[in-house]
Amino acid sequence: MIKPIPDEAWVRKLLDWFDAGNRIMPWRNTKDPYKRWISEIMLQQTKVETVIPYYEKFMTCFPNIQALAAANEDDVLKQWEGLGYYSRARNLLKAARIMQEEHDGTFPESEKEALKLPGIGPYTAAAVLSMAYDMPLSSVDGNVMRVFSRIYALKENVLEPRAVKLVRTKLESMIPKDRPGDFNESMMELGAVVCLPNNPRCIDCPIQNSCQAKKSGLAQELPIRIKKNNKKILEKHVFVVWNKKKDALLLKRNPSKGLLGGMWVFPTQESLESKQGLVQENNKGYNNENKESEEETRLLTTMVMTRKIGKAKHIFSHQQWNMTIYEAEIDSSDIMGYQWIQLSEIEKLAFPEVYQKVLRSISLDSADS
DNA sequence: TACTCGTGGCG
DNA sequence: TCGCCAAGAGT
Repeated sequence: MIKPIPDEAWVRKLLDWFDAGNRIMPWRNTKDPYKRWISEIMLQQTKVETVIPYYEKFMTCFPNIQALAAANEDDVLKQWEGLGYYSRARNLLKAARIMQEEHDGTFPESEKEALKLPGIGPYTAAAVLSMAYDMPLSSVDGNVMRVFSRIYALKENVLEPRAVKLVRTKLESMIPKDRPGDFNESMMELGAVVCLPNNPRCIDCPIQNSCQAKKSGLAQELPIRIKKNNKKILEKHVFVVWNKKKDALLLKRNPSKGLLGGMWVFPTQESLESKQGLVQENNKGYNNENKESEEETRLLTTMVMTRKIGKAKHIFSHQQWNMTIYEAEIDSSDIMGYQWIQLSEIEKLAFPEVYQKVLRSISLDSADS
């Protein structure tokens, strides 16, 4: 349970601190729900400094709901390239089209309706509605959970959904009705620049006198985060298949759901095998220099002139890819699901960071030779 | 509920 | 180098 509130005056002190000076962001000091919405989606699990250039570019391309709703998914994904969590971009487009068709081209003005939109959950709905429409809703993110945990010395595991609900209910009971959006932003600002995860700067904290954690020397120990980590380590074999005659690479676009959905990717061992090696002419020109593993040898039967050109590692949230990169030519014109993409067209396509690395390694090699 | 979904920075 | 973390949501 939450301990009795030591001093609810901390709410006003926090707002005063926020008013006295906060970081400049292009979406701050506006109540435009579109700008608030786009920025909140981009900020999900993403640092402010990373978001700012993406936000500026996105606003230039898609300045309002109408422009976004009319856009192609490929163009939206291209703008999102490198930001990660690509379902955010696809859901953004879906939601814009729903707003256009069912909400007169505006962001809905009720929490219930906002929560129906793809990509908008409890946090984002509360953030946009409080900042754009002054609705007294608390947007609870990682910063807020940390700040709250310390102020009240909360002993709940903040990774549990019930802890988030607990905090949200408590904060909404005391949210200043005149400035709900500023209060939400000030909590996050405090978490981002003062109440840091490691080595919190309690000396600089405007509400240190109201903080239970500081009083009991627990600031560094809170919040409590108990998580089980099941990161899987996968060995990937990535093929750079280059058709010199066409001056093209063999690539495919992922289906929209799942890992790297909608993004352009290189052939890998398992993606080829899932097609059951749909190469028309197998067992031809098989280069047996590389037969370190049986899986590799099996795949190589579909390739000719295959050679190892490097290694790379990429760490996702729950996976680690240890990649071996091969250069290959293929003795067949077509592989189901894959397309030959001319080199001049590649820069127009959206690739995830993991394959941007591969692309860069290729251009380095060709520059050397 | 538990798992999935990217990327970059930091100690 | 490695694990952790950061303005969450979908399934």
